[in-house]
Amino acid sequence: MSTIADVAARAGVSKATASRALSGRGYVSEGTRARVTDAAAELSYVAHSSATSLATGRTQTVGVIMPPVDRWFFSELLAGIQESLFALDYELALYGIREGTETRERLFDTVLPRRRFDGIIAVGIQPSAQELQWLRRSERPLVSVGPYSEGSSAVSIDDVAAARIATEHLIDLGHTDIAFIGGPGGEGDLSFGDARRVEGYRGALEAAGLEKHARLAEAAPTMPGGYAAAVELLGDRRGRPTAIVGVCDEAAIGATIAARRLGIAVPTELSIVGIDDHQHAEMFSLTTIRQSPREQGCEAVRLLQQRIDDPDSPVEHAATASVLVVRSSTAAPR
Amino acid sequence: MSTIADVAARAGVSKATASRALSGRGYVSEGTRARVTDAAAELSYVAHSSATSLATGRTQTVGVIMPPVDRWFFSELLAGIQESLFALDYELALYGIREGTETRERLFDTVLPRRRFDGIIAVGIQPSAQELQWLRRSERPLVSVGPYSEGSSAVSIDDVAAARIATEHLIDLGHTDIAFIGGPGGEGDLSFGDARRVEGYRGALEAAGLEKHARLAEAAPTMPGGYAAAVELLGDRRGRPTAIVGVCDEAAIGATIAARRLGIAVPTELSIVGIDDHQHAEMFSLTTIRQSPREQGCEAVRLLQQRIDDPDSPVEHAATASVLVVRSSTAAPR
DNA sequence: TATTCGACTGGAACCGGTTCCTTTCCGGAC
DNA sequence: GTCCGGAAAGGAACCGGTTCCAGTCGAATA
Repeated sequence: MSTIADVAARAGVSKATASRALSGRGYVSEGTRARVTDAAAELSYVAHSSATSLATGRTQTVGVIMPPVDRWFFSELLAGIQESLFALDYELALYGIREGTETRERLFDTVLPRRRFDGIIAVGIQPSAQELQWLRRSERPLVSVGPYSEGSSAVSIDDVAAARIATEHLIDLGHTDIAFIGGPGGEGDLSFGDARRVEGYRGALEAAGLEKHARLAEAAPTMPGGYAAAVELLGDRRGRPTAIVGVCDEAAIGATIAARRLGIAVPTELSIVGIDDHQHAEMFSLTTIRQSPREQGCEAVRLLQQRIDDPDSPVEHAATASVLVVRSSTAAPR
Repeated sequence: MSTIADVAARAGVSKATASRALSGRGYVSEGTRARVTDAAAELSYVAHSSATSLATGRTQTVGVIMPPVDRWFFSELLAGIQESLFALDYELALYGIREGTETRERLFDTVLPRRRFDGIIAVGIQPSAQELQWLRRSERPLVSVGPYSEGSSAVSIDDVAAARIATEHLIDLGHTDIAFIGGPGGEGDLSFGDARRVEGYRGALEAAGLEKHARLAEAAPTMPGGYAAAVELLGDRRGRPTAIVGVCDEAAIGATIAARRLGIAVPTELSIVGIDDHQHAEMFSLTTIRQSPREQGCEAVRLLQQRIDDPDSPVEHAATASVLVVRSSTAAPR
């Protein structure tokens, strides 16, 4: 593989001039520039990234710390981040975060300080004080997706509002006995937004004077989780709610499947609302609150790039809007 | 942030000695080593990765080229790759591959030659001749997951065998009218294994003298895809098959849901087999062929590391075994 | 005509590590 | 007492870029 010295030699100029010609910075005559770019093309020269990083202090890489991508939200988010970074010609270094503090500690203690990236996007992580300090020590901007942390930009949906809108939709239809599937007890750290969704659900009930009817069925935010919780919830024929709010579409879909198995007609006997607008929501005709994790990923990249280019730019919190998408899993109670 | 020169100064030795002491290569007295490591700890020194890469020619990074992770197989595979790389202290640079040749071309032409990584794992990609040449020019070992390509290691499941075993299971139960959901027409390039699964299905039928009964319902390898194909397939009450092989569990689950909606009892009226052992398979009591993408990811990393450490080590093709997992979606026909 | 200024270019330092080569020192073999 | 060899450590080159600084040259200005 050829170096910039080879290019310079072939073009009959110095390394310095070749570098200027290729980067476009500084004075280079038109003729020289052409000779250099020609030489580079002939040698199919590509700059060595480590050398460039060492010289400039910029790596053109963004580190992304993320839970396992086996949930729709995270895989979509990653897709958005990936697309935006590729468009900006940044590389993406992916770091998994799992339970098990020793790996998490090694990540923050050893891996992240290597200055491999110009900025970090942290997804669904509430860093501890210690971890936050490590992140700061690396002196790289941080954008978090999900939980806010002071001094860094963040993007998230308004979880409270999303759950409130979902619940209000059911109240507007005339429901009074509305259960919520997927409260706490789910996944600990990762379900950062789930608690706020419960809050939104409770808020809507209170506003309608229905707070006494609040019913929480704990469940993991997954299809099997929602299924199991719904089986439990709907098993008792008499105490059955007339409507369900799922903490996310996966849980709501699980509940839909459970209802079908139990012979409960949706929406005539039971209304179900989800939150997400998952790719499978349409197949189940699920009424839901749309959020676009893909766009959130793009937004996170935008905020990060802004802070990379100008570290003094103000910290921003972008909260994306929630839209109700009505399909046919909800109706007035009988 | 401190450099190795700072560490050396604090320990009262030269840069060279400090480097040797920290890396463990070359002669360093026990006392000196201790002084250096102490100094490094006090300054919380971490080597600058670009500098190390430039000096050694190794980046401690592996590039992973992968389709969108919104399918279970890919997200599990990525998790396996991630885990293994983290354990080996390698970084993971993720590159998405999407339809649209211009991004794909930029990836192969510009991004990959920057020598950012010591090796590449390519998932579900059949590189063109041109692309293969670019990859070779980078002189980095390549391991592919899925399709084989000459001169590089590969891991995959034996797709033909998996589909054959699934089909034979149904034949053994006494089924003769067995349809296959999810043939071609799915996703083009990405469904590299799907064609071989169709092959395995046909092979099993032929071996049993049932080749005339072969029936292919084209479908995307997704839950909605399987659902739609099954609705079509099962709509005609008389011509209905007694058993279905799904190209993957997602498709099989879609078919299961379709059957339930149509009031067709599984397994008494219809048997369904999938391939994957998806995380949701248990919830649907789906009989399936287990493959572990996570393990395939680990295996890919193992093969790659071997070739990074010794470029002359032989090329290997690892095909993982397929195991039939019988749940209760299959039974003898009535 | 002397001076100034801006365009253009090259030499050399620098980024932060690793490693080759050399020197010093010391103990054991002759 | 000399020679040899291995351990220990430092100086300097090197990886492949970028950028500062100094110098040349031609045109414009005083």
